[in-house]
Amino acid sequence: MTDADETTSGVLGRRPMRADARRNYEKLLAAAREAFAAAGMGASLEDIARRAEVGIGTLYRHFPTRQDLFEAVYVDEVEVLCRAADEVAELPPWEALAAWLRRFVGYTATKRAIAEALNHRSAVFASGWKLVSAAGEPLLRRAQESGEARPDASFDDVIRLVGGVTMYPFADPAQLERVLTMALDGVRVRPSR
Amino acid sequence: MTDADETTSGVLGRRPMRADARRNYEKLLAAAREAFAAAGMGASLEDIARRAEVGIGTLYRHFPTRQDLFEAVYVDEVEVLCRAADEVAELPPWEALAAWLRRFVGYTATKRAIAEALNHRSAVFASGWKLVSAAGEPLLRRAQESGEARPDASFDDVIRLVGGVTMYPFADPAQLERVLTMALDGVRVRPSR
DNA sequence: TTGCAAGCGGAGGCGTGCCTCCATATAGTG
DNA sequence: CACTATATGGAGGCACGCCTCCGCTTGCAA
Repeated sequence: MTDADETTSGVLGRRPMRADARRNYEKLLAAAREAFAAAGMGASLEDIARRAEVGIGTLYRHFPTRQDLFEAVYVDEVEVLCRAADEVAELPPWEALAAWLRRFVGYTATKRAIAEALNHRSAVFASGWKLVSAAGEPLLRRAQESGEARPDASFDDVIRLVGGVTMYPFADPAQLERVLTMALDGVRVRPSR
Repeated sequence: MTDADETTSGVLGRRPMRADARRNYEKLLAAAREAFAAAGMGASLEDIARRAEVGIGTLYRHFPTRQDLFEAVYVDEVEVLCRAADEVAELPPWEALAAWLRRFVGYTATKRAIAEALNHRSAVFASGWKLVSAAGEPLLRRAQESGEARPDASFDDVIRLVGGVTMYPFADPAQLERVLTMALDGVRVRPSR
């Protein structure tokens, strides 16, 4: 709300959080990650508080709205996803894209956020998407320039294809692998004929 | 549940529904179809009754449980889907499969049912899936035998790929088309190399 | 050790959805 | 037209999730 946001660590020299507060903050984040992954954006906040073993009041102290909590989980994932883009940078073009997309499927909140961003306008969702795009789009472009990814696919298309597929719960990991392979093949250019 | 099911029309000679009852039954079904498509299996029943312009009591008279209502919508879709399989039967193998899958993406309840069937065991879901499989699998097999669909894909794999992609809301129909094309290309065999 | 700002937790008020029950209304029959 | 089996609808009890508020606890600086 105000510009005096104290949720960041002491890095900025602002008054740092008390030790117990920071501990609870982390516990809430972890519980929220699980709950959102399992039940979507509508997960019960009281349930999250219970899982984190803190009172409901503490949850609200740290995250005044559901959106705040979800966004906190989301920005965490965005950061990891951006770092992952660097890590695959040295692979050959297609392998780099494929490896990154395979990571992407694990980040549930990110996928949900993309789905919900259409309805719930949110500055955080928008800037998160900008960051993910900035990280992933060059990988796609590189694969397109090397002639391996189909040139008519936008980054957004690819994310929807790969992300959508993996929204279903998969009981059998082998099946997930098969389906994911098909999806990636859909992104690849069809060699000659 | 019991064998004395009165929800069917008078075809079987059983005591037919009163005219007003049948009218309300249809209105509820239509409202439920919309609501489930928009909000998923968890749509509010009171909201469905409101949309159908009937009292909540009437909803419960016709559909004692949420599951009953959802299943009614679902079996409707399953029937249409099965008929659709016949309609495409004369097309060449690949075109038949593709055409049928393109229809499939419109049947929201069916897709949701597949997703939820893993959790909510239900005889109706199971038998519905059997029917859809019986209708769609031959199309896949035919496309595989003609060498156009990849031989290692199961029917279940294909449904998850195509169905999953289209679980996202798409604002732009052209994008849906692009992504769907990619998904279908993932199902096709990669020609030579 | 002490003082107190920072933090905690959960009771409680509110809203909403679920489902039951039954007084009332009406379609269809003779 | 009159009668009754069939159907209607919504009030009300219950459960649960949201969020606020405030008396109690605790980390930590001096």
